[in-house]
Amino acid sequence: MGSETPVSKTIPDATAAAKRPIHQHVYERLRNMILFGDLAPGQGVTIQGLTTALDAGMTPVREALRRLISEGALTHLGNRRVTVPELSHAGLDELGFMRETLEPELTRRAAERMTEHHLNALKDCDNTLNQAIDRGDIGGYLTQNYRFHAMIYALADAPIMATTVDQLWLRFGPSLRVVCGRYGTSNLPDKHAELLAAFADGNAQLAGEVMAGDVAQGMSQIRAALEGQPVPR
Amino acid sequence: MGSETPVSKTIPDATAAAKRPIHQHVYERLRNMILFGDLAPGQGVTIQGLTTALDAGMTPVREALRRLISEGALTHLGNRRVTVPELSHAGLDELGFMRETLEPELTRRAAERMTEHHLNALKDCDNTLNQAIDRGDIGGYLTQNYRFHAMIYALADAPIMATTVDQLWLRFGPSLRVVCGRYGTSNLPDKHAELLAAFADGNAQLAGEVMAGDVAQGMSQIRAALEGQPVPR
DNA sequence: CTTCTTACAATTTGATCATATTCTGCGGCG
DNA sequence: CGCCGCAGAATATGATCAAATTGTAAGAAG
Repeated sequence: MGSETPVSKTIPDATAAAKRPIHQHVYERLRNMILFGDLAPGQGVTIQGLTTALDAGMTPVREALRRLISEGALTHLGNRRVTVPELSHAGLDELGFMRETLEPELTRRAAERMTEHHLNALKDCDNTLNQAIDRGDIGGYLTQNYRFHAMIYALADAPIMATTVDQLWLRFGPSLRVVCGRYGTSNLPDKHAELLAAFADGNAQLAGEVMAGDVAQGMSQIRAALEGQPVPR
Repeated sequence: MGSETPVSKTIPDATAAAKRPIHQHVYERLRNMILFGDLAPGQGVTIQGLTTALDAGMTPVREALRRLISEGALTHLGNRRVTVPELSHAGLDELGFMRETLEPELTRRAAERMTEHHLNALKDCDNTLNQAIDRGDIGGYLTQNYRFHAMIYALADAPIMATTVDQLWLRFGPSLRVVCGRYGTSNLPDKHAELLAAFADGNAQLAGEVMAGDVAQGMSQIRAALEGQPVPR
């Protein structure tokens, strides 16, 4: 009786969600920081800095960093410096070509698997996104915009392509923040409405073409912002 | 002034190549084992097994594994087991689409940067490859075939695309070995000769189309082998 | 006399290892 | 048939060693 002591062998964590290993938690946290512009291009990161900042051990941080580096989200430039890479003009061209071929294909596949339920979730996401734009909330815009695309690609049931595209987003994510910082959220057109219409019609081919347009539009926005301000060395 | 004494200060590398960190050495070693079929699809790997097999510490092995997993060369299936993934039919379709769009683009870019010197190196590689085929040397075939493509993609000066395609090769590499194991090296046609001719002509567009054909041919070989023997569970 | 260059030292950072802790899977016992 | 305990493997920690960057001081040149 007296054993009010929970002991129970595994009280995992009052805060729940502590079921994931630490290295993955660190990875996801860093990933979001890069993807949503909390880390600026050119900014350096150190292992020991992160161990203290995130209050984690050294090994999980090392593994997360190694993973991010292999995904291109960070670069191991030269000797001892790991930084968020600055996107070059050539790199932007590569990303443009890859996105404009891969993402339409994912969109077509998603269109063929689209259900009413998923479509409603997408509409909700787009509404939240537009509210963020109206509010001038850059962080909210970046988050919801990514979520909108991620939801579509998750539907495509094409894990290899989806993973690859995700890694592409990691490469231009930081620059997206720069774009918003320069132009604000007021001039950020997208083709999400057309896309939702195509999904509602079940027109996979059209959805793919619209997505191609959306991607092209986004990349040229980045290109314009990067040329206007040719990366402060 | 005349001090030809280099002051030593930085003896770059007496022993050569002994300068790389262990985790990268382990990574490259494992990568080759996967890419060239020393590890079969479905085969499981354990951390402790590798620490003894490669005589390395635990930390470097962990990092190499994590990196390979993030590149799709290994899968973290379920709880605590890491295996070489078996290629599904759907996965093969994805890989086919991606390779048939990405590799021709890389080939076109490479064609525009091709020099006499590089072309000769490619011809040498193809000769070595054909000798391996005649000899029935599966390992030699796999190695040289990869090297042939890798040389082209290195020329393309498109690091993001090249990295992505490299990761694709990691995913179907193990299956290539299976194909060869079933059919031998005698029936392994490729379009390398046509490709070299297009390079020699400086015809980038044609080179891209030939590469698309080469890729399609290779993927359908894998598909045939996989269907004939639907992956022994 | 001031300033630039160079060399040395100290601190910071990264890599590796040995070890402790926890979680999963399995086999025996009630 | 189900529960408990044991073994094995993976995760995570901290310490230790090596290397590099940075700061400082001294010397030479203008």
